[in-house]
Amino acid sequence: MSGFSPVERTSVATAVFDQIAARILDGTLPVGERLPAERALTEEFGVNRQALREALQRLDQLGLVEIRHGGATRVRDFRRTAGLDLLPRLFLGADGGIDATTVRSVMEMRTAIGADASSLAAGRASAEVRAALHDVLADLESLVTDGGADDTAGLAAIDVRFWDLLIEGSGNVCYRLSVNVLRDAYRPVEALVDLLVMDERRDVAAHRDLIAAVEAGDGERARARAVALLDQGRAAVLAHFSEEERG
Amino acid sequence: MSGFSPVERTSVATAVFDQIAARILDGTLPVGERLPAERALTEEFGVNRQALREALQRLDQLGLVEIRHGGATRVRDFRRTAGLDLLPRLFLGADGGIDATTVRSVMEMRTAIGADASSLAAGRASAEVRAALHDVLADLESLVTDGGADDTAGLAAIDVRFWDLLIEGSGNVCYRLSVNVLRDAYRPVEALVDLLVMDERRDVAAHRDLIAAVEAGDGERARARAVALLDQGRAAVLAHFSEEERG
DNA sequence: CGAAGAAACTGGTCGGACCAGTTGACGTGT
DNA sequence: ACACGTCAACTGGTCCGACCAGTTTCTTCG
Repeated sequence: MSGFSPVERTSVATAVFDQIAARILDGTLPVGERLPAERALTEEFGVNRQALREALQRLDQLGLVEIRHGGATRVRDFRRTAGLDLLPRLFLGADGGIDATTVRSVMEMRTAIGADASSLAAGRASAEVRAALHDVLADLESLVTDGGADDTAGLAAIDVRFWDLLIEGSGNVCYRLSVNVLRDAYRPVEALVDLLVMDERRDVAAHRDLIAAVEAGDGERARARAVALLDQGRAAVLAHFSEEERG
Repeated sequence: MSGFSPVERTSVATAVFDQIAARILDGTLPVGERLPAERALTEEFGVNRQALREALQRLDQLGLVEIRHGGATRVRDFRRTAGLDLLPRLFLGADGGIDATTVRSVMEMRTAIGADASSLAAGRASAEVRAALHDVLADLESLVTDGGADDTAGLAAIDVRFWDLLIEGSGNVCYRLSVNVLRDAYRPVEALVDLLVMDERRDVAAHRDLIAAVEAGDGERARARAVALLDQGRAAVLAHFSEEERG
């Protein structure tokens, strides 16, 4: 049988958080607006004050509201105060669909970070990282040649290993953390994107060229080849979403 | 008189949060370690469970711990699970000093994002943004020529306006959010960095060239000029911190 | 020995009381 | 009429103790 999906067990605090966050992100709660007092919100949501406060704390940490002891809790301008961790919540627009602008932004940032990380890795990657890169390349080659070129899950796993190594090799902690967020953000569209970027992921030659540039310590060449590689997926994803917009 | 500084009024929850976060970030609490039960922690910290829970919720949201209903709360591998919002907390190393690696990472990311945003802005910036860029450039010129070339605060303010416009012109929400974090992160070293990047900020010609490239819609030239501009500050900051390391 | 079940954990929710800042209205004095 | 101090009525912050809801562990029985 099957066809069922896991029941979502969200805590009360999370439920409250989600509701308020959605209202702020879609503009229903305008910037500067003061939220009702906590005691009033507890009645409105029908939850205890503890749960309500946990939700507000998280909203504050994300940069969506500003809590002031004694004063009111106000909606902040998240475009100015929120951090990249907000990204996963921006994917779903007001209509519940995927926000094409956010997708485009993510693909652009992916390219920018991947390219710069590759360039940096060319100058910094340790022998261990370089050896591991060769292993990943070998795995990719064998997967593709052994008829696994349509194995989206296998390709995705190798892709993660490949870029994790380059990011680690770059020695840049910002990139490391940003990648975590980008990956988190694209999870809701994972199945679709895995299909769209398949051509990029199974392009063995492009991966080999990139590793060669890193190996040679040629940062600029590594950057160029990373851009070439990552632009494949970007173009594919962009084409899909801009087409969807027109249709 | 003066010489005083504002008293820090931290909430109990924040104090708990800070202590645990510091322990996780400096490795005192190893990855996978299970935290004591909430009721045990309340006694250890001498605070109420509500405050304790608010702190734990925030740690969870940052990706530092994983809370599971019924199970234990465990320390996560923040390098894998935390987002860019963690960055401001990475600046202060175990010894209380500034972490040079983090500073270097931020300067690198600043260049990467600034360059790509400039390139994108060249193709997308609206007439309003371009006009505003000219205004900022005019303000920079007048400030520098009127003897304000040593006005760090004035230069910093113009710098913020300049890059905010380019980021907005790029239409990339990821960059917008990332910049918020980067700015937040560099706040503890603000005074120092403002001095180090002064040469970059008062380089009127470089700013003018960049705007011209954006105006011409030449993405690649805009990118190159942004890199040239941003690399000035990066080099200065890097020189300072690597020198400090040796000394 | 293995599996069902009970007990002892864990975090999650509740309610109500009180502490601590902020705000603004209301007098009071000039 | 105006400026100022005061106070009451907000706001969020902290505490307590109880109970609900999952997980883990150990016991017990087949």
